[in-house]
Amino acid sequence: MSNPRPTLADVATSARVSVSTASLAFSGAGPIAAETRRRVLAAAEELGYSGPNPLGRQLRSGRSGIVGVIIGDALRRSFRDPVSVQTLDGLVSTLGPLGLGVLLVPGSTAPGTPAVDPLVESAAMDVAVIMWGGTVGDPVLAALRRRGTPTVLVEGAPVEGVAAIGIDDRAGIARLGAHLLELGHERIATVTLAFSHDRREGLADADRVAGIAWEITRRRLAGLGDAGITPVAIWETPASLVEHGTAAGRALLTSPEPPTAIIAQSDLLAAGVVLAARELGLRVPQDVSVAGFDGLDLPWLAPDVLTSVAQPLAEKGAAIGHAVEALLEGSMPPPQLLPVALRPGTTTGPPPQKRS
Amino acid sequence: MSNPRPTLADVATSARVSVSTASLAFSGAGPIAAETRRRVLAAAEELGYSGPNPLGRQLRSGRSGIVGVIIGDALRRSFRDPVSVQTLDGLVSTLGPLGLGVLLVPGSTAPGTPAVDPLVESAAMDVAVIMWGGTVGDPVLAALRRRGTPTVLVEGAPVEGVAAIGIDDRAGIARLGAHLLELGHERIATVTLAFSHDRREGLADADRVAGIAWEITRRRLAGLGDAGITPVAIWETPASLVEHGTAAGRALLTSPEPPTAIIAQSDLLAAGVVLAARELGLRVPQDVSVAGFDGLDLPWLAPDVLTSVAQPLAEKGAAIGHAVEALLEGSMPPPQLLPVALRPGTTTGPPPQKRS
DNA sequence: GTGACATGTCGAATCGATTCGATACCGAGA
DNA sequence: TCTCGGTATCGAATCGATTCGACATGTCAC
Repeated sequence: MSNPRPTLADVATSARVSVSTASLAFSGAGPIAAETRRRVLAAAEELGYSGPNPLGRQLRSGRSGIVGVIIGDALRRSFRDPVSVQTLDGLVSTLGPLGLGVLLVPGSTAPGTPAVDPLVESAAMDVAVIMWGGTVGDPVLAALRRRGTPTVLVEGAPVEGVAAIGIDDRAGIARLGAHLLELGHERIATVTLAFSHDRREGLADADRVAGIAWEITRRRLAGLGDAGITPVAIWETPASLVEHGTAAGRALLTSPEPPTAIIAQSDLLAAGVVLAARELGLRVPQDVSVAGFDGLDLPWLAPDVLTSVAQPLAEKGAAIGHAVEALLEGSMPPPQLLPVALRPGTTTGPPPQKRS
Repeated sequence: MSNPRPTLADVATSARVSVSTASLAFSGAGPIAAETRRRVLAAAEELGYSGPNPLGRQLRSGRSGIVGVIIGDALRRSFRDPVSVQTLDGLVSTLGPLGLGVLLVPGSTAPGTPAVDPLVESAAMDVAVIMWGGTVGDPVLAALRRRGTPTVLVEGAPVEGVAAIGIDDRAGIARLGAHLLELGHERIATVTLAFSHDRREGLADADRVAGIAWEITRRRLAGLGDAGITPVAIWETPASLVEHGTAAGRALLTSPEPPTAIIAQSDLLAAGVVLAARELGLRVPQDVSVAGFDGLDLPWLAPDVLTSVAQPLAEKGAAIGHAVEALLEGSMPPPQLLPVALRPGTTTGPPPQKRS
């Protein structure tokens, strides 16, 4: 019954043609008589042959048709962030029509370890995409370079020989900062993304800030400086999740001299801050202004609508896809910095009047 | 400079051994002198050879080491649901140590179309996992069977020759229903997952209910019947997302004779209903009880804590992983139905007193 | 009738590894 | 000295397809 799966050779024999002719019948590359083709396909049908084995084809062409996407550590963590998901969705949508598949590759095996997931070393992939910019001296990037896998680095520090796609978050944060300054805020705190793989949580001092390993965190912090803001407090979070924003909000808003405005480096964190404010009985924005980054649609935060900086997520995914395409064709795509836009919501307003 | 990537043959030549010996040096299968091995590795190092090309290895072994995960239509949609993400996380965690990678495969190209994504037909995968149970006569399943790809069907109707993993949601919903009946509710409405690929939204009549194509939706609805509940209204949603729950809640709670309790087939839908209730000025659970399904942790719904039926997501992912493992070893894993547990929260209580 | 050319088919090489059976070598035991 | 057993190495076949060059056939123009 279920013999070993038939091969092209079996089909060729059964159709009384050579393997090469049978191959032609399927690929359509090269001249072939309609009648012959029909016979081959009929034989295939009869034998239950369902098209050329991708493995054989891949070996010959040297291409696997697979794009490896390196997602930080736990999938669970990164995919709780709609930003990852929507970007990945844009990427998959672009890659699909090209016949390329997306292979999920965990980055490091254990968080904080320099050990790299074995898939990074051994999986068959034509191109790799590092989704979260990586840190300085990223071991994953090193492994990929050693293997000679063309790589797209998303939101990362520029590296020679690696394609770069990112958004202009630094300018976006600066614009957001300017907005708050215009409103009259003077005491502005910020809630950041993770500094490094150690993923600490809490207030960060100058030393700690100097040692930021994650490029994206560093850049967004720099944006504040560009706006001329020196945060009264910098709160570091382990990841871009609502609960970490809430923790940050609780701490910052109950401090002796609370800020009048809080800029979070992501919308989920900002949402968490808003929830903390509600919990503390503070009105947003009358008592405290909160702003985020990403421009997500968060219906469950109603009636509040976050002031945020919108980034084009689907376009980012598509841009990554095009960079992949270029790398596959052997050319190095130019670095790309997608524009962002300030999107005022209901969570920012003038600071409360000073009691005097 | 960057010559074509060196092959095992190049390394062998450079180390003055045969290809077979060189292969032994890398794979470790078979006897090899320590000194020879060292020489081969040194030669590899020198030539910049970074381990055997996976493509060649795969062809020989007939295995790609790839598990294709078929995610409904838009990635964007399925991954906004933490249920998908956490299950996938459990799966990846189980598969990783086995050296298996997860390839994301979109199901159908266009929603509602019988057309199947080309990757389903042509990608190299050793096993396929259909994450969302599929519908009756699923074209994806048909394509996989034609290819002879061993398949795991998650939350689906049993199919001969296909491994099945699921949770006991029918009993879970029944248990939830019993809980509400005990509290004294008589007018219970339900908000369901999608009926079929057409993804309609709104009240469903009997005809519509009879034509449910999605097994998971049908089963959860059947659970209500098991508890002896005939819903006063059945609201069909396009997907398990908060906004669809809100829409359902608005409609059901503003109807002439509103239900005193609403059972949603997922936590996100239930959360949406709670938000709708808040919006309408109704107190939960004093004015209306709301229950969900999944047992998610939804911090942003605070201060409410959903009454729900908890399903073991990570375990489900792991169970899928083990089923995959069994299929790879050539055996058919037994169907598995994971247990669920009622988890009372603050959103269910006795119905409001009838005004009379 | 013959050379030029297009069309259709085939044989063989190739992609890069793994693996089986054969061979060469060495020391130990009879 | 001869054989036996084990270790280390090698040659060649194999996995399943693609592709290039060769070859046979048929058509057309001169």
